[in-house]
Order: sequence, then C-alpha cells, then structure tokens
Amino acid sequence: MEYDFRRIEKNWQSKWKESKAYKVFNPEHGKGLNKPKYYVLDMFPYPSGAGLHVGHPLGYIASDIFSRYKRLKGFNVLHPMGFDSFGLPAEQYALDTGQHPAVTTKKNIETFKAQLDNIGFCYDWEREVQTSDPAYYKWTQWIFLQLFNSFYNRQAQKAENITQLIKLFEEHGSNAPGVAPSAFSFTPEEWKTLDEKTQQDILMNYRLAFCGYGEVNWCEALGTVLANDEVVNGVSERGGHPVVKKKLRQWYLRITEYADRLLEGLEKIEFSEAMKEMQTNWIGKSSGAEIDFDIKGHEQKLRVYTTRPDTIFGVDFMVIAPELDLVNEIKSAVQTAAVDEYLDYVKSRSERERMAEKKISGVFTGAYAINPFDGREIPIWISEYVLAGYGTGAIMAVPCGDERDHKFARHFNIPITNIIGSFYDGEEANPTKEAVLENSGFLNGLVMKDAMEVAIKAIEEKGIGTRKVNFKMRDAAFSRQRYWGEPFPIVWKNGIAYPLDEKELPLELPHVDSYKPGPDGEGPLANIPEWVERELETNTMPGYAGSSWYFLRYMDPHNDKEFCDRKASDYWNQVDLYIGGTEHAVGHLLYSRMWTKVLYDLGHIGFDEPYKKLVNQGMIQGSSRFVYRVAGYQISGSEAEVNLGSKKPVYISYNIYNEFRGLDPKSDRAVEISSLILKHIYGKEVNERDVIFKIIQHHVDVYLVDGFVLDKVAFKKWREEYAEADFILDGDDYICGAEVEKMSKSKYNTVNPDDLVMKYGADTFRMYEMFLGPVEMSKPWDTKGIEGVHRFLKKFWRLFAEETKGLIVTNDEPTAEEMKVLHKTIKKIEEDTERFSFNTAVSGFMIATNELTDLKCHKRSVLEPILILLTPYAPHIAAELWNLLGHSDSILDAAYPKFEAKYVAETSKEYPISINGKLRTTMNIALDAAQPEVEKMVLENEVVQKWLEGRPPKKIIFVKGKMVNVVV
RNA sequence: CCGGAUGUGGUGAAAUUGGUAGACACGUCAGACUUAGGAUCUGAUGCCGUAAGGUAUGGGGGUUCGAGUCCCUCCAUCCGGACCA
Repeated sequence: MEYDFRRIEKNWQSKWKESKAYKVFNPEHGKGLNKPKYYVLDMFPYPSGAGLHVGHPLGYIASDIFSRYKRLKGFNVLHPMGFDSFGLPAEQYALDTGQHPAVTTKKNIETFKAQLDNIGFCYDWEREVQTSDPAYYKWTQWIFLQLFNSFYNRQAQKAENITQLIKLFEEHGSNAPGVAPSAFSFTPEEWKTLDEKTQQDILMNYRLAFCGYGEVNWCEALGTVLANDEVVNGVSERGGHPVVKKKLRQWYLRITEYADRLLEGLEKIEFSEAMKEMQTNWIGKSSGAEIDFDIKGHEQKLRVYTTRPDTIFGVDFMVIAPELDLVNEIKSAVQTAAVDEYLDYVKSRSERERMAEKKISGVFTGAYAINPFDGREIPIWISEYVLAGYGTGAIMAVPCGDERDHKFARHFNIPITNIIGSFYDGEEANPTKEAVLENSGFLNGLVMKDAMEVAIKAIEEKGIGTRKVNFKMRDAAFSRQRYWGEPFPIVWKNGIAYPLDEKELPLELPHVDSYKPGPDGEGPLANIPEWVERELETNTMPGYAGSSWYFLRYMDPHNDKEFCDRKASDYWNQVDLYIGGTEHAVGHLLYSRMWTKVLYDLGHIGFDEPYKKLVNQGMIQGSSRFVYRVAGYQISGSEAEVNLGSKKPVYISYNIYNEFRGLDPKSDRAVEISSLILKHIYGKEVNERDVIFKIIQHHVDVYLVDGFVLDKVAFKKWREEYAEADFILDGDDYICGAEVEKMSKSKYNTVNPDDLVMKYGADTFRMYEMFLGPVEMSKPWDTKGIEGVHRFLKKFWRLFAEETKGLIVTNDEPTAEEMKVLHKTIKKIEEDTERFSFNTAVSGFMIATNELTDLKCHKRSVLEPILILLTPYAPHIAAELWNLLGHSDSILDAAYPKFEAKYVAETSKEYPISINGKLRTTMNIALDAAQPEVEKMVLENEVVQKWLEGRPPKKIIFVKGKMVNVVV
C-alpha cells in the first residue's frame, strides 16, 4: 500500500464534489446557525488567458488553509471564489482577433477553475459570481443608481437621498446646512422658479456618482480614459502607452467627500502599517489656510492655499499655475510677450516631459500682490511647478522655508527674506516648525508651530482668508469609453441624465460586431443605432465597479430581489480575513471601502468597513535560466572581430564561462579554455592565444533544465535554430546560469501548477508553496525544493501504512515521549496557523514525522490527532488515511485536537553555560533547582573550571529555564 | 527626493518576550540497498583550522552579564509615492 497521490486526490475531489462538502449555508437555511461565522476572502481574480502560474495560488492556498482550519475549529466559514470578468484585456483581445469577449472570458474562466480545482481548494462554487454576468451587474447598476441618487450631507457626515437635498434647497436655498458650498447661490424661492435643466445641473454637483466635463487621462493607444492610479510616470500602467490630458464628458465618484472617513476608518481595521501609510498618502490630507491677497492695480484678488500661514512675512513672491485665467487678466503690458511665450512652452510639454525633467522655469507676470500685514509688494510669477488642480492653483512662496521656492528664488535672483534667523543658512531652505520667528511683524518671537494658530486667527479676523483642509485625492473617474463593462443605467434627454427605473435593470450589454471606438472619443456603444436611439449613456463602467462590492454578493449570490439580503449581510458581516497583493493598495481597496460606507449610510448594510483584516501576500519571483552562446571573438591586439553568427551555435557551460571571465587571458587555464572553445567552433585544433570571446546570454525555458543542468536533447528540439547546437560541457553536463526575475512568459521562467500537481500531487504542491517562506514576503521560485516536501508526505504516509504490510496502525497505549511529540505539535501547528506562519507550521509537521518515525510510533491515539492537524494543509492525504483508519465521517469537520500542557512538561533542562557571554558547555539541571544549588553545580563543572583558570567568578547570572552565564 | 520593507550558510529559510544563531528543507559530499537510480535509507555539511580553538546574522559604533533581536549611523536591494504648497 503505497502513497498513490494521483488516485487519492482524484478520488477525494470527486467525493467532495458529490457530497457538496464545501457547500456553505446561511443561517436561515438551518445549518450553521449555532456556529460562529468566519469570512475568508481572496482578491477577485481577473481570468487572464495565460492561466495560472505558481505565483498566483500562493494567497489562495494560505486562505484555503485558514478556512479549513477555522472550519475544524467549529466556525461556519465562507470562502468563496469568483471572477472579475469585465476588463480591458478581453476587449483588447477581441479587437485583435474579433472573438467576442464573452466567449474568450468564458473559456478563460473554465481554464482557471480547472486549475484551481486541481489544487483542491474548498470553494463553494455554488456561490461563484462573475461581474460580467447580467444577474450580477444588475446589482452593480443598482448600486450605481444609489450613488447617483445620493449626496453627501456634510452636517450629518453621511450619504443621504437626493430628495433630502432638494428639500434642503426648497427650505433654505443654496446655503442650506450640510450642503457643500458651490458656485451657485439661490434662495428657496429662486430654487422653485428654476427650470428642470438648471435644477438638475445644480443637483449634479452633489450626486455621489455624477457626470461632468473634466480633464481626464486620455490614452490614445488604448482608446480610453484611465484613472489616476492607472497612470504611472505619464504612461499607462498597462502597456506603457503615452497619456495626455483631454476634456471629456465623464462620470465620477465623489470619493473626496469620504476622504476624512476613509482616513479615520484606517484606525479600526487591521491592515499593515505600510498599507495604511499608502492610503494615507494617497488621500493626502493637509490643513492650512486660504488667503486672499490684493493685486496692485487690479480688482481681482489672488487666492492662495498654504499649510504654513505662520510664514506669511517670509513671502517673497507668488507663483500661480499657468493654466489659470487670472494670468491673462493681470499680466502687465511689458511682460505680455514673455508670459505668452511661456504659456506656449507649457502647452507644448506633455505630462510625461513635465514629470521626467524638473528644470526650473517660469516668468514674471509684471503684477504685484500686496502683503496684507506689512503692505509689501510681492511679484507674481507663473511656473509649471504649481499645479492648477491642487488648492487654489496659486502659492505664496517662502524661499527660506521651502526647498522648491528656494531653488526658484535662486534661479531667478529673487531676494530672500529670512524669518527664521540662524535656522536658515542662506544656502538651503529649512522647513522647520521649531524656529523662533523674526522679521515677522506681530508674529515676532513666536515659535513657528505656535504662530500658525495666531496667524490663522489674524487672517480670519481681517476677513482675508479662512482655515482650510485640502486633500490630494481627486474624485475618481468612473467611466470608460469601452465596450466590455457595465452599461450605465442612464438615459439622456435634453442634456439631462435620467436614471432608469429599478424595474428596467439589468440594462444588458448589447451584442456588437465591432469593438472600435465610437465617434468623438465615445465608446463602441455609440456605434449601435438602437442604443443611441434610446438615448442611453454610451460609456461603460470601469473595472473597479464590479469589484467594489463583490464581497457582499457572495453572501447571497442568487438573490434576484436584492443585491444582498440584509439578514445575510448582518450574519456574514465584514470579511474577517482578506488576502491579496499590495498592488490594490490605493485602487480597489479605497473604492470598495467607499462603496461600503455609502451602502452603510443609506442603511443597506450594517457595517462601514468591508475588510477587517488584510494580509498582503508577497510575489513569487521567477528563477530564470540562461545559456551562453559564443557569438564571436577577437584576437587580442587585433581590431578584427570574427562573427560566428552564421556557424552552428556553440554554447559554453556557465561555470566554465564564469571561470574564464575571471582569468588573465594569458594564463595557462585561459589558453586551455579558449583553445577548447575554438576547437568546438572549427572542429579542429586552432592555435590562438589571448582570445577575447563575445558571449551572448539568453533565456532558456526552465522546463528544459533540471536544477541547473540543461536537458541537451530537449534543448535541441526546442527551436529549429538550436537543432545543431554544440555544447562545451562541464564533465557530462551543461550548467545553466541563473537569475531571479519577475515571472513572465517572455523570460521562459513561468511554472504551471498543473505540471507540479501532476508530478507530486496537490497536497505536496500546497505545502511546498507554504514552505517557501512567510506569505507576506516575496521570494524566488525553486522547483527543485518541492521534492523535500514530497518526501515528507511519503514519510508521513509510512507512519500509517507499509508497501507490503498495508495499514500498520495499532491501538497500543502511547508512551509519554510520544504524547509529548503529539502535544508539542498541536501547540506548534495551532499557534503558527493562527499567526499565518504557514512555513514554520509545515516544518512542524516534518519534525513531528521525523520524531515519530524515530520512535517507530504507529499508534492510532497519536496519529489521528496529527491527521486532523494536517487536514487544512494536505486535505487529500488526510481524508484518505482517516478513511483507512475506519472513519465513516468526514475529517473536514473533525474536532480540532486540544493541547494539554501536562504532556509537554519537563523536569530538567539542558542549560547552556556561558563564560562571559560565550557558550562553553551545557549541563542538565533540574528545572526547580534554585540559584545557589545551580551556582555550586556550575562551578564544579570541569569545563567551567578550565575557563575560570582558578579565578573566582565575579558574578553568576542564572535565568531559570533559560541559561547560566558566569562572569569572570 | 520622500515613505515603507528587507538584508542571517552555496539556496529557501528558522530563532514568537534580549538568553544554546542557522530549526526544517534544497543542494553538495560520503555510505547502505540495488541489474540500475533522477527510488529509498543512514551520516556529514556556516566559514578558517588536523585539533584545541577562533570567527560569523550588510558595514561601523553604542546599551547590556548577554544583541540577529534594542538605540545611533552608514551602505545595498526591492516596493510604493512622487512637483500636493
């Protein structure tokens, strides 16, 4: 009876499928009612055509282990899986091949699911959701309508129905309490006389999902608009295509109203500090003041935003963004030409150029602002380092305290006022808040951080400004000019957006034959006459629409009356454990946190943070292999280079190449190697010394390499051009070079889990992925190492069964030593699993197996509990052995063993004995021994005496249960 | 430039509270069994040294009887954010 993992795994997978072992019940269906709930979620995968590689399932395995563990611990565990199946790649593929995204997506999902099932995950597939399924996006559209029909009441600090806003306008006009200030100003009476279009235009400024014209990140190559977080250094995150600013009609989410709550919410959730930091930085809250400065000779005021009102006496110039209309209004006649020239220059520069090169540029407008406190005239400049979109698009520059302002002042020779005395050295700006202010009028003598409040008060008293909080975060662009996404349930009539009635949902995505963009940057839907006729919105929703609320749908996936029954969401509540990559730090995680808050505000769910605890999984990097082709050579001293491109390829083993590189070309060994290479090239002895070779390194498929040894036959078959390859070997082997890189098809370093499952089994694969290292950490993949884990499972199997004798488990009473191994292991596995230290848990199993093998322990009372411990990690082998031991019930619901300290209690310990902190020997001492007793024993020890050399010890440190240190 | 993380054998790593550094594996070496081994098992394996011993957790410094762990400082790598006033 051997460990036939292929048969075992197949057998149990189909058994579990038949018996619906992974079906999860909501309490109203009777089962699970008496159990506490636990919700484990994996990040929503996009079903790409490339399928899974070994890096993908890392987090899935971790969450699967934890789910199974919690189930054994008596929880009703929800551990669902589904697919974020709308998205750009499928549409790009459709554009390229003409295949409908629905078709390719369906195929990809099937592949994905087969791969996942292969690994033995405990998903309840009956709860699967797909965002591109109309039964799902019906509710995405429904939530969109909730957003559309809501505004943020600043007084109540929550989302409310838009009818409430209308009521506020009717009662109080535009200055109603809780209503954000805007450009509109009207009395209740005026509101009632406004026509519908105007009213709706005003309301649009408050809806949480709203439509407006805005500068967007337009990517010509992708033919779409990208969110800020999809643009990296001025190019698209996907594909690296250039991105330009363009004004388009767009839908947005008013996430900025939630900035404060998104920030506060971070305090009550368990995300890593790094993750919280990233979100905090993205939200970018800053507080300061907006100040209006008079402009000499003009009616207009210059409004600036500053976080440092305490430095108001150090303002030496103003800088405004070139995009501001104010520029043209205040430029002086003398400076007009220079200003216009600069504006042209700015326009000519792409976002990318601006980000890439940071040269100092700018021009004086000829206008002066007046410092309201000392009447100083302050020159107003324009420069592209000030962004129109942040604050007021204008700053007061304080060169002694701000790095950029200082550089600007130096560059244009603007005199610098020092208001911080010795804190400013004349060379570099000092952004301190600790300095005592000088040259600062009424603020003189105050420490800067205290002056801040004084300054703001003075500004407010003078009526020239207000306290102001600003955020870096912008409202999120929520539309794409694309086909493969959720249609907006919106009809446009006379320029007014009307929501569809709930009864009309889902608004299904129509079939199209072409995925080409519509006219004027509109999406493909604009090409469909029937769609346009119905005056439906032609944009579609972005990828993050469906993924912002999917965790709720899993709770009640087949509900066609509601997005999720309130009873279900009250029961399952927040996701207890969310496992996924860091790449979603600011996108998905912020959006879904916002949606959750809105749904909470509107009373649809009972909690306002979706994910209680987040664990970030590290990336598994690829381990690439290289071969080294001799491409040419040069005789030293000669200019001529011999190109070998046309000859049959000669590959040199990495270690020989590496040795050769480090040698003096004149040395004997170098000559030996070079003549060997030349012999391979020409097929005969060539007498040349001092040869420099040109070696080209290129990737070789890791499947053709065992460890570092190349399969030469397979390599020759790999590509036609390698068929004639000749190798310079190290002994019999060709040794490949290696490097750790990102796992990708083009580097030929991807490894498919299917192959490993086929070769070693799912249980081995699961445990090996965990054994690799801590889940949060990135680490390179090494296929070789999997054999160690496989050996362990075989060894574990042999505790239960032998090839010839079959089952060898006995019902004998266990010895104290065996019980100690068992309980030590229970403690270890339970603690490690609880803290997601799966790698050390795997080694805990190995240690237990090694020790029980040494003890020749085949006792049921020891092995059965260990089998239960192993179930979350290697469910198939556990179930098989459980069954072999005669159990008819499922091990998936067995009772988790209980640790009992009495079995691991020790009476003595092998104490380390140090002299001056250096370990010299160990001594077995009773644990209850007291200090004087121990001191006596230690001093009598011959090793200790040898090191004491007759000197009396200065001090003896004895830490009970830990160590002894003798100080001489 | 800012922020975060990481740095331990040939490799992946462990050391949970300041207390025997390198558990557990991979790899390598030696051996056993075998027609055979890319199966299985046993042993060795941080480095220098025959040994005694010395030395060792990125470098330097500090606190301590004792530091991989705490503090200061420098360096390297990875990730994220980048003109946010």
